[in-house]
Parts: sequence; structure tokens; C-alpha cells
Amino acid sequence: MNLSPLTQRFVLHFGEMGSRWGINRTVGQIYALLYVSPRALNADDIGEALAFSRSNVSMGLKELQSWNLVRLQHLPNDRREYFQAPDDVWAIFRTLAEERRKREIDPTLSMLRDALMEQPAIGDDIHAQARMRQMHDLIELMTGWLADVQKMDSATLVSLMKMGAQVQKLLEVKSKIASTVKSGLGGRATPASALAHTAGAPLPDAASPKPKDHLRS
Amino acid sequence: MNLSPLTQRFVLHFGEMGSRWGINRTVGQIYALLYVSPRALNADDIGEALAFSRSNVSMGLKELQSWNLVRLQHLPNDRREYFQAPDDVWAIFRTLAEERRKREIDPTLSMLRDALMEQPAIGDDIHAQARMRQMHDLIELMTGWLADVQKMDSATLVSLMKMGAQVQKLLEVKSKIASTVKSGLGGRATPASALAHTAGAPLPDAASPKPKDHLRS
DNA sequence: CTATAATTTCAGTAATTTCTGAAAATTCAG
DNA sequence: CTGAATTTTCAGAAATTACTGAAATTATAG
Repeated sequence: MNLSPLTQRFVLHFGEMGSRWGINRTVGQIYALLYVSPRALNADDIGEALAFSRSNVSMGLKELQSWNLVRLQHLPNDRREYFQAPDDVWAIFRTLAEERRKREIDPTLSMLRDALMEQPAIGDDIHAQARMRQMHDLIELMTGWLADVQKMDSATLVSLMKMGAQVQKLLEVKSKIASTVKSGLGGRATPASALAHTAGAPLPDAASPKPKDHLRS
Repeated sequence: MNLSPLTQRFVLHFGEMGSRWGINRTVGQIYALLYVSPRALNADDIGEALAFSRSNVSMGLKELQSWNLVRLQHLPNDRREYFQAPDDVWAIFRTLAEERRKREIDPTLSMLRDALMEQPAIGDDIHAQARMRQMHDLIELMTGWLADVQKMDSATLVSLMKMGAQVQKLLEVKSKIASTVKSGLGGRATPASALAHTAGAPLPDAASPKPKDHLRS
């Protein structure tokens, strides 16, 4: 199996970017290859195409499986396992976001939660804890939002993203309506309380009422 | 300068996570320290607190500066440079998103654009190019959306994120308004009630007219 | 300008990560 | 079950990345 110049460039790029993305060259190249391949490939195909040792391919595939980024397939009359990337790029992207959250965010969120439980010992700890709370709240807001967004189907997501900054307009319309009508959600309530952010200032306490919680245990 | 147990834990955690985040231990620890510190620190402070060589601190700070993540300060009667993290954690987050886009996304977007210009040589290239186009379009949509979002002020962003999946309801309301121009919102269906519950439901179709495009050349 | 404080650079070393080949383990056809 | 095909594991080699101390550079007080 030899690669076309087009595929070659794509594969090599992914290899190089791999390091910036926190995966290694091998894994990046393997995934790039699977991604553009019109059919599922077995480990030998991959090793041959990319000139990696069989064991290296095996480890790379294991890594990709741990990321849930490959689908496994079996061909009739062939004992070997065939691998392919999911067809839907959005599905790939969701998986990626999900896995990165688990690996890169959740541990920090958990550490921050623990740290915020502690009684500040010395003066500087009060400031440090306030800073940690800011970070904690931001991360919790983001991961909660991400969880919400992950539930949407791709089509909805696409149209929301295409709207871009214009949702903001909708938000204004909403609060206008909300305040005109009697209605709950009072005026533009949410923003106001959310605004308590910023400032290097002492930061007394931080718990703002949260309409919904996104805690995962 | 010795660190409180609380700060120590925070700093060590950032050091360990550093590798997952694509920065090294030193840089992670330095930033964690600056982030929780109530005052700006000079390179010697940092080196002493973290037991790093002076040159290592210098390199770490240089790295952080290249990420635009530190502010530089000068104290009266002191020739040394003092460093601190920005007060606003949202500002930090924006910078981070921006810089990661530049380093981790833009090069790929550019490679994809080039690859899509080429004339597919062999049969498989047609498929490969189609896959690359899917990826390209997704990335372009995401970066365009990110650029829009980066323009919002933090308060707006926070309220949008708190809404989470509920924006989706707004979207429905919007299209309803658009179709029933005059009466709008008929009867009791105020946004308030519409917003009351998060979705998960199928969501009819998604292509809504797209008012704006995100192409950057 | 000179002396000294402060910072950066850099070559060499240490530590970590990636990759390989050989051996072990697993799978399955017959 | 047996044995060949296939995959995984793992110890060590190779490559890469991080870190240090010494030297070079830059900045500034006097």
C-alpha cells in the first residue's frame, strides 16, 4: 500500500501536529490515514503504509481505541481486525471533546473542588482560594455548557454556530419580551448575577445561584 | 518564599497536567504560582519557590510571554521584572483559546485549504478530498464561531453559557416569530415558559438561513 | 563610560517519551 | 485439542524534550 501525494501530505501533517495536540506522531499519522481511507484497514496495511513496526501500530491503535476514535470491523474469511474512523466528522469531534474533557479538565475540576473545601490556613490562602474559585466556576460553567451542547444533534449545533454572535441579539429580544410580559426569569436577570466576575479584588464569596448544576460525580 | 500546602497542591497539579495540556511541567507550575499569587513575582521568587534553576525560570517565563499569559510590572527602586497573571480569569481563558487556535488549528486549516485546491490524481484521492472538505468545513465553522464569541463581553458570554441547551428553544421561538409575523408568540407561549425546560428532543430541521459567513481569506 | 545587577542564551546532561524486535499471549480453523 | 495466524506485551535502544550551570548579553545606576 503506497499513499498518494495528497494523502501523504495529510498524514505527515497530522503526524507533526500530533505533538501539539498531545498525541504522538504515530497515533496522529495512523488516524489521518484511517480518516481519509475509503475502506477499513488492518494493522499490517497501516504499518506498511506508514513504515511503522507492527508493535508500534498495535500500540497506536490501542491508544486510538482508548479515545473511542476508531470503529472495529471484521471481514468475511479474514481473521484480522480492520479499523476505520467514524464517517461523521461531527461525531468524531464530539468524541474528541468528550475525551479531552475527561482527561484534561475533569481532574483539575476535582482538584479545585477539594482545594475549595479546605479551611484557608494563612492570609495568602484566602486570596489563593478566591482565585481557585474563579477558575473552578469558569470551568464548571464551560463543562456544563459543553454537556448541554453535546446533547444537541449536529444539525442544531451547526445552525447555532452559523448564527455566531447573533444569538446575542436573540438574547436581547428575549429579555425585552420577558420584561414586557409579566413572566418569570425577571428582566435580564441571569446576566446581572453572572457579572459578578472579574476583579483582583478580595472576592468575598463566590457562590452565585446556579439554575442548574452540571456536577458529574 | 515557601508555599502553603494549599498552593503547593495547586502548583503541583498544574505541573502534572502540563504534559496533557501541551506545556511542560515548569511552565505549568510557574503559571499556577503566578495565578494564585496575591502580588507580582520576580524570576528569583519563582525559582526559589519552585526550586527551579534561574535559567529554567527564564525560559518558562519566555514561553508564557509568547502565549500572552503574563503581565509585566516594574516596582520602584527595583530593577527586576515582576510577573503576574491577569486578574480576569475570562481574559485568561480567551487568550488561551486564541493562542491555541493559532498554534493547533490554523496550520491544519491552511494545510486543508491547500489540499482542497489540488486536482485529485487517483480514484482514492476523490474520497480523501471529500473527507478533508468535511474536516475543513467543520473547523472553519468552529473557528468562525469562536471569533464571534471572542468579540462578546464576558457577561454576555456567561449568560449564554448558563442558558446552555436552552438557546435551542430560543431558536425555535425565533423561527416561529419569523413565520407568524404579526401575532408572534401566540397565547401563553412566552419565552419564559418555552425556556423552562431543556431539550433533547429531535429538533425538526436545522438549516436556518445563514445571515453571515465566517470566511476569513 | 564603568561597574554591577539582571536576564538570556546555549552546550551539555538528565529525564522522558517513542519506537522496535523478540517473545508471550490470544484467537480460531480444522 | 493442535498449530498457525494474529495481536499484545515488554525490555531495551533511539529520539526527543527538559533542565542546568556557565558564559554572554543587556540594562541601568552612578
